[in-house]
Amino acid sequence: MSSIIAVARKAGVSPATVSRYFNSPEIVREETRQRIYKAVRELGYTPNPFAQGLVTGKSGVIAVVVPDIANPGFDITVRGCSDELDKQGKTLCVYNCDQPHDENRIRAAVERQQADGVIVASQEEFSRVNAEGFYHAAVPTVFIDRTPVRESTDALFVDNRRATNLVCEHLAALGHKHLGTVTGNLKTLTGRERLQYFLESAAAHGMSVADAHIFRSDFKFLGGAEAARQLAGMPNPPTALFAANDLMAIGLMTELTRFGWKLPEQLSVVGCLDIWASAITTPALTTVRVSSYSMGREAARLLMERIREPERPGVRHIFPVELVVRGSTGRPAERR
Amino acid sequence: MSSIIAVARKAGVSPATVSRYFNSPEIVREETRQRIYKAVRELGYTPNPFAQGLVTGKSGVIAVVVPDIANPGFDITVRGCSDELDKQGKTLCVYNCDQPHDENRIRAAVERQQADGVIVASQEEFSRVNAEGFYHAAVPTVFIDRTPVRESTDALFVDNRRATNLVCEHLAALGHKHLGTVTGNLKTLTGRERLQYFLESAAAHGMSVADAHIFRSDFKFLGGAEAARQLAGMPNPPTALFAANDLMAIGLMTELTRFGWKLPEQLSVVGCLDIWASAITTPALTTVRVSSYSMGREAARLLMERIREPERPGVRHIFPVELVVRGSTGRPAERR
DNA sequence: CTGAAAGCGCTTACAG
DNA sequence: CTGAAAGCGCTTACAG
Repeated sequence: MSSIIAVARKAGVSPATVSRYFNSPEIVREETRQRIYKAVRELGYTPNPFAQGLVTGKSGVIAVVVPDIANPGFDITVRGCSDELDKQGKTLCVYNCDQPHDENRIRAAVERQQADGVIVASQEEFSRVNAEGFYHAAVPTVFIDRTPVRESTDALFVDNRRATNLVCEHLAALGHKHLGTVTGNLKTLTGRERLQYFLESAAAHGMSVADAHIFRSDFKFLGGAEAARQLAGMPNPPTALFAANDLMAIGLMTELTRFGWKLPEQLSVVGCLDIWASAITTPALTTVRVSSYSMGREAARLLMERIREPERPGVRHIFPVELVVRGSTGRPAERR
Repeated sequence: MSSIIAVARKAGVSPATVSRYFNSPEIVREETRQRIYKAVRELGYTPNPFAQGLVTGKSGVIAVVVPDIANPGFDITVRGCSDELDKQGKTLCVYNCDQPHDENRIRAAVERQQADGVIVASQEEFSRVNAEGFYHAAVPTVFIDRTPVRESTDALFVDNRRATNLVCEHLAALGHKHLGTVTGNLKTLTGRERLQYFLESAAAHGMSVADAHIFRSDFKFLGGAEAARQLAGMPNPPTALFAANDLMAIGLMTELTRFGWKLPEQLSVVGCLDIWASAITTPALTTVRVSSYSMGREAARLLMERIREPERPGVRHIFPVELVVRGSTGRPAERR
């Protein structure tokens, strides 16, 4: 590992000039540039990031906090962040935040590592209390489908209102009257919005949702399966059900099928996200497509922008969604 | 951000002692420790990682290189790495390496970021040429199911020999005689081993694999679907097929079903990995379970060990596999 | 058990 | 357009 001094010596210039060669090449004379270029090549010199960080305060790394990188949906979002960050020459660090005390650990880690910014798509309590109270104060932050407190925080949202509207419109058109829902983790904005807006949309379309048919869950496969078990024991189940994400919808369908239910004859199921597996279930899952990848990319882009321009006003983007009709929804069976 | 000097002043000691307080507390007197502790608390002091890195040369970050973090299987492995690294207070940076020139970009990035070590599960050409030629020389490296060149490199392997044996044993027991296979990317060790060992195992169990029934693919869903299309046009298809991973097996089954094939009556399908989606296909996929999560964890553990003890001999672990029989395999139909 | 001093490898005003 | 100098915030022999 040769230092900037070695390069300077070899090129016959001062270390300051070599530094300028890297950071603002345009201000060094062409001929000098050539000499430095050669010296750099011959020595295989790379600037030491620690030394750079020490004086500039920039690390070139961006932290991404998600509940679980292995959760279908987040994997795609993280890939989106990664691709954009790569393009900009930044490094991505991933933090999984799905255990009770993760938030403090992660907060400390991000602080310790001196990330230049952070993209937060984790549980709500974390996002609010810590992410804004701490992160935003310390480093630029972008939220993905989480509620920002401050005006100045950038945030990306899924159009959950439209999502539930599309779902209810579709179900109403099929002739459903009585719906149910499997909720996500209600500590997240995503979970809360999809429940609330679903209830509103259902009502707006003249359909009812009995309290007993609201299954509080957690966005996970097993949560969907659990809801199925409860549903299976009910005397008067709804004819259609909206799950706040595909994983739960699939868990639900799988378990119901195990109980011998015929889908969609006995129950229409709609999910949300459109993960790859939703296309291959039997029946294939009707769902609302969310641009997970684009949101990850955009989050990274916005973050880099804010780092460059810390004082610009907070931006809010609402990402469009689209209904994908497949085999898991159909007309309700005649009530006996 | 207060510095170590501020803490030293407040505690009435020298900066050196504060440094010792953090790095080898046992050598500072109890009473001094108390004073420093208080000063640290009151100032909310955290050591500056850049300064630390500059003198120690350690960054506390570990790079993980995978083809695609959003690829089912790798997501779990990365989560395993992440959990272990978290436990050890290290930070994980993810690099996706599935584009032609990614390797150089990543190599440069890892170098630039001064990772303390790297876990490599990427394409073979990268692993060999770069990962060992470069990484291992520069930083401690652990391979996951990739061929190491040097004796001293640590590497984790899937027991692909046993995997294919379990598959062939199962198919032979069902009465199959003519098999086919959808291969993974043959530039990877995983791809090559699963093909070669499968051919050997099939022969050992008295089954044949016609050349025309070896579909060269790429570990992706669409690759499996493409193989299905070819298969569908064949006058004399095999009665059972082994796909080098579940994603291809699922792509294959999905497409075949679209062509109206009855599975497993017309074709038995076996995959490899046991991703979550394999349990919910119709029919559910018979597959070989691989401990993706454990391998990630173990890779991280080994890496940290090697960082502590750079000279210890290279270790090789072969991870066990297990056959999971589900509905996608059955007895072959009678040939007409 | 503790301190003074040197040094890690850069960047950045300040001069010229 | 370039250089000399100070400084970023730590750690680590070396003394004591």
